Amino acid sequence: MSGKREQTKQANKQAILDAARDVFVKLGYGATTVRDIIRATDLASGTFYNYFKSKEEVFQAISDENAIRVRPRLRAERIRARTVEEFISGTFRTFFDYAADDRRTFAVIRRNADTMRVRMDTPEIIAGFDELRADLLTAIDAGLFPPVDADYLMASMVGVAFEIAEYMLARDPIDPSAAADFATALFLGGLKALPTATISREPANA
Amino acid sequence: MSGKREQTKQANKQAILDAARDVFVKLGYGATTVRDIIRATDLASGTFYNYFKSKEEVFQAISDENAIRVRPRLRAERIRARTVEEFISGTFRTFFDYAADDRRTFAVIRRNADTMRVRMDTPEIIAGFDELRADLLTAIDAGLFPPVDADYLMASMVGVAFEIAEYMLARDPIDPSAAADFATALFLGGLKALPTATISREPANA
DNA sequence: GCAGTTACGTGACACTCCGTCAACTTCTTC
DNA sequence: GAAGAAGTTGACGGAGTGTCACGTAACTGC
Repeated sequence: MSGKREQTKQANKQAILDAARDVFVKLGYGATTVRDIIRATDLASGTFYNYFKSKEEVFQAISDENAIRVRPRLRAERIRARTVEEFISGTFRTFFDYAADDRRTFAVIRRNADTMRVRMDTPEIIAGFDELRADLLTAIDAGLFPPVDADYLMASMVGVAFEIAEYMLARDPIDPSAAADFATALFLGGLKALPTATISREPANA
Repeated sequence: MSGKREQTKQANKQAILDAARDVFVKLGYGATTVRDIIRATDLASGTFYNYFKSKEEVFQAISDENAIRVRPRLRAERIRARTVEEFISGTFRTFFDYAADDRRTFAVIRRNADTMRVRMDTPEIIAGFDELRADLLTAIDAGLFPPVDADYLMASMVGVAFEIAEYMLARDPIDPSAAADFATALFLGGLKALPTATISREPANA
């Protein structure tokens, strides 16, 4: 079931994604055009549109690839967790390790014009947020966490993770452990002080 | 010193900014073109370029307007603070109140294509981060805060503020106080647990 | 107030990018 | 190996970009 047709299709798609990654890093997301991307392959302009609708969709595909790579790891950490400490430190440690590891792609997500930082959350990434939220609710039900506002707690963890990652990557040497320790301590200490609330089970839509 | 020349110049610039705000909200940042913006005014296309280099620069101007409006308030809160609690709760309360108040413009900053969230940090906004960092260092020197990693603490506060704001604005009713209470409790509790560190005085560049 | 000067608004222009599509090439199927 | 399906190609109409020579209206000094 993998004839030559299927093979070139895979190859072309990958070629576009690879080229796009390079070009995004080189020119920044805003400045790159669909033409820039295909010019970096040996394909014709029309071919691009057999695979993606726009440069935005390529960007999404790249981001989502990453999200799909980390999400299961994060999930596994949280499911394995038997204590609050494990839940939180496992999550942050995994995230920061990944960011340090794959910081080239992480840079693709972030980098733009010199004076502006951009962060985009693609559907897969947002799904990751919902997953964290769901796991927090489960942990609350299990009595692992106090009954705090799960949306806000999820939002806080997400915000801290992405923002600290940024500064972590700017340091030399890059130290994911230190970053994870910081974030973990913040939330472990904070959790004890957080107001408890009635819990909503509806999905969070921001 | 305010002849007719100067007046129309002010008026034109404001007309472009106002139109841009509307169009960004209506079409999303990515989809709007410079032409869309000037079409929403009664100016000619060439005139746009007498005032701004590109739609990106207009966007920056809009974001910066906001930053310039909140920054002094945040600063005042932090300088007035005599306790950690005042420092932190004052900062968050002011920020969330502003976000709730001016959520139309806040939406301009955030909204993009349906499935993607975007956050851009313009120079003025980033300057606001540096200001927070500086105030944290001052507070540490004054013995108000324990000697924690100021970059990471700043990053955490920024991340939590923006991320919670997003979810706060999605709720009905919008309750900035509750959001501020949550964030404040998180950091007050967290601060006690945070690892203490030697402090770097170099500016943070992420 | 009037000529000279400067500032700025205007829209046409040359250029680039976009997304599409008819023609062509290559693989697959029978 | 012929017929059909699948996929690639680049040229094309449409739209956006930034610029510039021109015209007009506001300032300046007399």
